[in-house]
Amino acid sequence: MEQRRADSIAEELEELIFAGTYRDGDRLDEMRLAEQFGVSRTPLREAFQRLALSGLVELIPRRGAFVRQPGPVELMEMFEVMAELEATCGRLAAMRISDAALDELRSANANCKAAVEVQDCDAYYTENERFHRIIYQQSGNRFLEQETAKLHKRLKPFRRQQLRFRGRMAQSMAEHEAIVDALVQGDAAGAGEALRAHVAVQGEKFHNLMASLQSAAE
Amino acid sequence: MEQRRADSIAEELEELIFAGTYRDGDRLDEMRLAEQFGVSRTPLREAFQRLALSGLVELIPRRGAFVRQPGPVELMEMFEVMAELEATCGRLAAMRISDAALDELRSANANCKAAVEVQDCDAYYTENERFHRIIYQQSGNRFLEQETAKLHKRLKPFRRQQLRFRGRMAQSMAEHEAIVDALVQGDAAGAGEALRAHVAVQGEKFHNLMASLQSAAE
DNA sequence: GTCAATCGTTTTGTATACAAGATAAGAAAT
DNA sequence: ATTTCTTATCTTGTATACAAAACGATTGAC
Repeated sequence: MEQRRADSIAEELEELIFAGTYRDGDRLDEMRLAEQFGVSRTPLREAFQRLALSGLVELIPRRGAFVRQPGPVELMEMFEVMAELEATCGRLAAMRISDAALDELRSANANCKAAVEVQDCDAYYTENERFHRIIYQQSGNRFLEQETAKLHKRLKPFRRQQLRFRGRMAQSMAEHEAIVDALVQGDAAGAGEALRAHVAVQGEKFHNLMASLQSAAE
Repeated sequence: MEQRRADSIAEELEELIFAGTYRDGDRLDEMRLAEQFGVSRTPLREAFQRLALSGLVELIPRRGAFVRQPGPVELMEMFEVMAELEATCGRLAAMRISDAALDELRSANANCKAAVEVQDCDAYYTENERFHRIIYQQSGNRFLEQETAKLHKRLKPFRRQQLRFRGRMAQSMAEHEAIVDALVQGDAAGAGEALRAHVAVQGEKFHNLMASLQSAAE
């Protein structure tokens, strides 16, 4: 983007927000954070703008920057859109994917399988990420690739929790196989549907999690 | 967003970029524009950040802000994504749309029809905008609505040219009728397909335009 | 004559200072 | 006692000043 300072600050703040350090509605104090990062207010304000761009904070005129954590409803909505974008990537990729990329997918999938066997969530997550990114790229639509990757990144912290559900990794794995099969056969509709379902189930799982948290709170 | 100054400047610059005042790659001179708008560099820089967020300018560190006009390829890509998003809105809206919203759609469509008869592109455009926005809203997914509206806005200047093609308004009109029919019947797949085609044809028309411009240049 | 290096100018990035609006607290009036 | 108005403080928005980096031009060397 622009300068080094504001950029790294934006990233650090992003991490903090993702990590849940700030709650929804928390105000980000310019002066306090400026002191904390050892910079003036100027680069901090630029960082705020970036975060506002990705929807992580809301900038209210004359009031300040407020952390904007998506609620359950918004998260479900985001997963719904994510499912569509991924489905589109899959449909296009089925027609355009290269043999080299197919090999890459198989490799990522093999690594996933290994991670499932030793129940290594982190390793699974990394390879899963690679798997999906390849499909975005192979859609042959750079704009779609970027938009999908953007939303993927934003949903990252919520997707990560999914894998800790019992049996989710194995299920996810099976879905990956189905996706690759459809892509190999150039089955556009099938690949799209497989990806849509693969992502949509995450939204549903999340919904379940929310529901269980809510009932536990009662 | 944040303050009034930077916001209005961002909008004005956006208009200027949309209007084609700046070519792709043009550098936006901070000091010159600051003087022109009668403000200091600070709010201008904030405006640049906003424009970078929507992809209209690229901020290169230590170099400045450069106008980023999408080329033919990127435009086609954007229309392709737009078609998918609209199709998704339509599919969801088919299940969730209210009777009041259906009436609104019919009203917008009637106004469109009137505009076609007097060949009033601007009036058609305004009502067309309303038509689509209603569908976004009726998807019942606020996040989807916002993202779709964002891309819609970004494609606005390019879509507008479409209507001047001979017969495009009438064709567009017929497509609108088909969309409303599908929504009335609650035909999710039909509504999705109708919208996808309705938007995709714009991308193709644009492609034709580009091709004709290119061959004219030879 | 051409290429490279250095110096100067221009422009971006950051800090600080100032102004204006917002919030909150206290005082006065009902 | 409660409510409202006023005032004081705090925070944001904007301007200016300063530092550092990039670009260009000129000069020197090969």
